[in-house]
Amino acid sequence: MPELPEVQSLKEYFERKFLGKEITDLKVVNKKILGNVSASRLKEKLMGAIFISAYRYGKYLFVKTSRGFFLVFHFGMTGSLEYFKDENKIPYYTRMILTFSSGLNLVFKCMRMFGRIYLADSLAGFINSKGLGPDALEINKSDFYNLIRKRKGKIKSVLLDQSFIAGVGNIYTDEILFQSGIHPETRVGLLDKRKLERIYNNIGIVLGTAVKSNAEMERYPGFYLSRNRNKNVNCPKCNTKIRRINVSGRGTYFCPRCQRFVIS
DNA sequence: CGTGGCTCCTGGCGGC
DNA sequence: TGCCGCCAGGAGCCAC
Repeated sequence: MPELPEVQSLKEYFERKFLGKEITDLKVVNKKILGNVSASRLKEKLMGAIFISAYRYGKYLFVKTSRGFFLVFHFGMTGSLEYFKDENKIPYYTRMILTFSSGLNLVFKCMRMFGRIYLADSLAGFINSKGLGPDALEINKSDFYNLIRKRKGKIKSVLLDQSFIAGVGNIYTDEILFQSGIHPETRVGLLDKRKLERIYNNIGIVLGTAVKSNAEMERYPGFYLSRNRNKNVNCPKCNTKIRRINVSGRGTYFCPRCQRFVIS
C-alpha cells in the first residue's frame, strides 16, 4: 500500500531517525528483497558510510550516503521502516537490519516480499532506468494534459501507470476519481478538458491532504472514500451503496451515483 | 510500441 | 475444526 503519501511520511521518519550516524553492521535476512545488488556487495558499500539526506520520487525513497551513491527503498505492498534497540524486540517480517554506531537498528520489513532495495549512482539514472514519469505532486497542468492526450484505455489504468505519473497507487486512484466524480472505467479519450482539469486538481488535493495527514487514513476528511475502504459502507457524499469492481486486476471501489459511467 | 492480463508473494478471512 | 480459495496490490514480464 505504500503510495506517494506513505513514502513521504517514511522519508520524514528516515530523516528524523537515521541521518548522520555511521553504519556499523548490515544483515540481509531475506535475499529476495535485494533488487540490483548482492548482500555481500551491499554490505561492502555501506559499512562505515553515513546517510546524509533523503528524497522521495513517486513511491521510491532515496537515501544519499557520505560516499555519494544512494540506497533506494521500494516498499511494494507491505514494506515499511522501523527500528529497534533491544535484540529481543526485532519486528515481524524483518528482511534487512542496518545497525548504526548509536546502537539503533533500522529495519526494512515487508510481509509480502514485494518490496525491494537497490543501490543507485544517481537519482536521474535510477528514475530513468525504471521508466518513471513525472512525480505526481510535481507535474504541471499543461504537461499533464499533453501526456494524458497520448494515452488510451481506462482512466484508472492510466493513473496507476508509473510511467505516466509516478506515485499514485490503487487506493489514491480510487480517491482521486471519487473526488472528481469520474467512473474508473471511463476511457481517457472521452474526458473533456473540464474533467481532466478536475482530475489534475484532485491529484494534488488528495495526495496533498494525505501527506499533511501523515498518511493516517483516520485523519482524512469525512467525505473521503478511502477512510472506509473494504468496510462495506455507503457513499460519504450521497449515501448510495459503494460498488466494488475489478479494473486492471485491481480491487476498485466507487459510487455508482457520484461516478456515472460515460458511454461514447 | 502501447495496452491488458498474468504472476509473484504471504497472510487474513469467509464459507462449508 | 480445518482446509480451501479468494483477496490484498506494486510492478515486471509477456502476448497481442
